[in-house]
Amino acid sequence: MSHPALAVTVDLVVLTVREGALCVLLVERGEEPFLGRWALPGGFVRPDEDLPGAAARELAEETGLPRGLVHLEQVATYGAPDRDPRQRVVTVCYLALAPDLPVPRAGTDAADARWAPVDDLPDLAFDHDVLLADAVERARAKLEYTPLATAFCAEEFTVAELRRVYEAVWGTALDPRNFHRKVTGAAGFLEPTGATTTRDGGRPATLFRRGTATSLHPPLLR
Amino acid sequence: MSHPALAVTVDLVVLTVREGALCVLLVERGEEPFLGRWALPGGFVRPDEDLPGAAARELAEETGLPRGLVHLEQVATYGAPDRDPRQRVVTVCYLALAPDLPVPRAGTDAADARWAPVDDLPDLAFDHDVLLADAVERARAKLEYTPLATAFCAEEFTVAELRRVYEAVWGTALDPRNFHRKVTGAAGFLEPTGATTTRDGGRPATLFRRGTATSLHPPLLR
DNA sequence: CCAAAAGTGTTAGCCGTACACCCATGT
DNA sequence: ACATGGGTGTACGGCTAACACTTTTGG
Repeated sequence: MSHPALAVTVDLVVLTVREGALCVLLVERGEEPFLGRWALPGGFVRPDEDLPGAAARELAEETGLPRGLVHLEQVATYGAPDRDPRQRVVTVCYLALAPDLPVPRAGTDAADARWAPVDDLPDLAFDHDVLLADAVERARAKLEYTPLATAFCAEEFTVAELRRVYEAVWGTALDPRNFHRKVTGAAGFLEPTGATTTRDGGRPATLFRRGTATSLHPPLLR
Repeated sequence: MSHPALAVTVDLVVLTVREGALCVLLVERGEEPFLGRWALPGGFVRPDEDLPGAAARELAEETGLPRGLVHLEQVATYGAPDRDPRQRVVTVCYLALAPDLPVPRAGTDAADARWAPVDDLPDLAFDHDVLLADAVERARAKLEYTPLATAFCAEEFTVAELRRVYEAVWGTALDPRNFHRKVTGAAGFLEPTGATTTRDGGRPATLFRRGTATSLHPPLLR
């Protein structure tokens, strides 16, 4: 049985919320093609690893983060014959959601790395603008009916911090009072730690951990 | 730059509604491994075609259907190192929704082909049970908030025929009167042709074509 | 005391569900 | 006439958006 062999890569859309804005991790390419252009981090899938494993490895290499702390999910696969000028490359794109991280260091084959607000992006290499748009839309949709927003927060967080995540990702203002009622009322979304904090000013806010629910009933609507 | 080369295939989950049941197109394998077992149709991506093109080609080969009539969308990609015992294969899975079709002919490398109800499946080759489950869940979810159910219908259809699609895919009974109000009230979902039919018996039913909307407001809920 | 943010109560309107009812056809 | 399914009207209950109001801190 004969067949064509193709290069398979994993690219990452790593999102975080910084200073009220949804940001994506970009690396500056250190080699041709697109030398000097910003791109999504990624790399080839190795013969002995599966796809989620390759994504987790790339993520660890780029962010230095332990694997367990970041939500990672497959978004889509892109394989147009001309999307890489050198050779046929099929890319599986993964979405990662991370809490606010220090500015990343440059990886091995990247000249530089930075967080870029998704509303103010440079020109990206390859078809990475499409990968990014698809992944961001996935993230926006998932906040509605899953507890995924907690992946942007530290381990313990307040309802207001969670609300600012939603506002940053969706780009809309939410009523703090109704938001509070909704998220605390959704079974399994949030679990109070018992502690409080005044780091947001005003009356002390209860601290929460993410709960065990995997979907939200009822969903939050944009 | 060196990299490992992998085989990339496209597999298809072709769904239709037959006699009130959601059915999937299966082919009987004509070669090892899994000789004689039922599997999803699929094949290798050729060097000159993109992923949707490969999926459309496979679909045409298996069903003989013109490409325009069938909804086709990517679901997910599977690449565990041991999912094919012969070699490393990465498979991009596509979901196709088709109106009721004649029983398919066997393809070139398939011994046989048939429609199998998704609730009464044989053991499948490879990890195709997972691919199928993921694709069916995608289809079920998409009926809620997109007009995709029309892809299971002929070009002209009645509200009752559309309702039977929803009931078959979701496996639930729906109130015919509220369903009628909802779908006819959703802007852009349905477009009356002006004609009527009595093929369902009783009072003549208005015939509709699919409208131009790509999402449903408000969504239909399971 | 005042500002600020957390959290609760209340109300009006919307929407979904259930179901009574009428309509237009074939037999 | 009657059975069959198409299609409309309506009332009740739950949910949501809007916002007044109380609580608890820091300065």
